[in-house]
Amino acid sequence: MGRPSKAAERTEQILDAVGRCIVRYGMDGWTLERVAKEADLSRSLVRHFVGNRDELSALFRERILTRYGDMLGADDGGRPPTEVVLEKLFSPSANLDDYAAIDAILASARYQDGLREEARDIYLRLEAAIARAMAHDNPGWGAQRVQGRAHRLLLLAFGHWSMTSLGFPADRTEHVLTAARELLGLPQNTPSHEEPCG
Amino acid sequence: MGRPSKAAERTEQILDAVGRCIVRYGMDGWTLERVAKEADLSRSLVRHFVGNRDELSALFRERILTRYGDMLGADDGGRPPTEVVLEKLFSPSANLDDYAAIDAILASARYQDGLREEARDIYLRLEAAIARAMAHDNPGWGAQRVQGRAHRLLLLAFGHWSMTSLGFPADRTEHVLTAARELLGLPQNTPSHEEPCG
DNA sequence: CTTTTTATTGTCACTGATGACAACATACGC
DNA sequence: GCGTATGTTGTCATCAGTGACAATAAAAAG
Repeated sequence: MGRPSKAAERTEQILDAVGRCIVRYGMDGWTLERVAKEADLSRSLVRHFVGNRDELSALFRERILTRYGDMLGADDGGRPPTEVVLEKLFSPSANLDDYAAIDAILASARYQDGLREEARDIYLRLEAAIARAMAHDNPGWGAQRVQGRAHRLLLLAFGHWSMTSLGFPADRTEHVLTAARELLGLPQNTPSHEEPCG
Repeated sequence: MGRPSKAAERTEQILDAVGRCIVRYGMDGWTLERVAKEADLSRSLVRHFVGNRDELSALFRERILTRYGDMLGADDGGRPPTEVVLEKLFSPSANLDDYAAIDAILASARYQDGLREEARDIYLRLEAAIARAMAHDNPGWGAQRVQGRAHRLLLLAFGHWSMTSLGFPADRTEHVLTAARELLGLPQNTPSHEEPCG
């Protein structure tokens, strides 16, 4: 009985708008009013469906975590996991907005005590997924070595996206990709005059 | 004649407070009121000496740029420039707050159009300084190779500081340092069971 | 002591964002 | 048509941050 609920649909609509606003205004700059405008709803409606700002923020982080926390570990047919990782971390076709949002969360975690554990969790899950893929495709590598490489790959990827979003020329991308393939133990595509591990 | 000016002293006092506030509250979270409290002045005084928020922000960025823009290229006795770079980029004794502030500026530049060019400038100056040091200590390396390595070293350093400030355990630091030494063409200190370039 | 320059304090209106809540509208089962 | 649960709109007080400016206090020169 009663009117049918639009909660699920509206919540999705709102959370998508939050993502876009975070990318556009940063983790501190997004507001309920901007989200409402972006979602084409009134602020009252936003509040009605997702509660106050803190609750909405938590909801968004939770969603992006479940959506992308295990992303890197997802099975992709019979392809080598490391190739999948490389593509998902560096391919421009990847969901840019989600990466930017994760980046914003990590950045703001630096000065928001409550977020720090959450950010650490995100990071560790990503690193673990990468490490799994590496260990699978390079059975000879020890755990120590795999973790170190996974860590460095993640630093490389995050730094790369940060710089890319700042509008740097793309000519540095190739060096980064070469290094990434090397870290993952993948063969280089184009024989470069630069030695692989440099 | 007239009362002696405290402008220089007060401006320093205020800019220091801005730095601490940026580290504590982020590039969006610092306010004139917080700066005033941190500097132990009234907000009116802050406004009196440094103008409005935008002007203060620009002043701070300008100062940190001139203070640290050429930092990596500074001469340090007869030591190899690459060693100096390594130390300044990764040594915990380096001015942490200034790195955190630069990091905050770069992070907020992502969604603030006006800041993007400035951030790019900061980045390019740092990269150029690193590249100079590398080329000096490794005369055989070509320009292409040096730039790629400088870029990767900077990504590594920024990512490393980001993660460190999130409170990660220090056990990943060693892998990062090993990679940094390798990128710079420096010999490894401790013979590790991990091959240098992995 | 007076003038002049600057420091310092205090107050005002304005804006953007928020939380709370009342009021109205709509769709479904019966 | 009626009851009911939900969607939807609108309004209110409040709060933090800001910019502008008036008013007062202090220190130097003459």
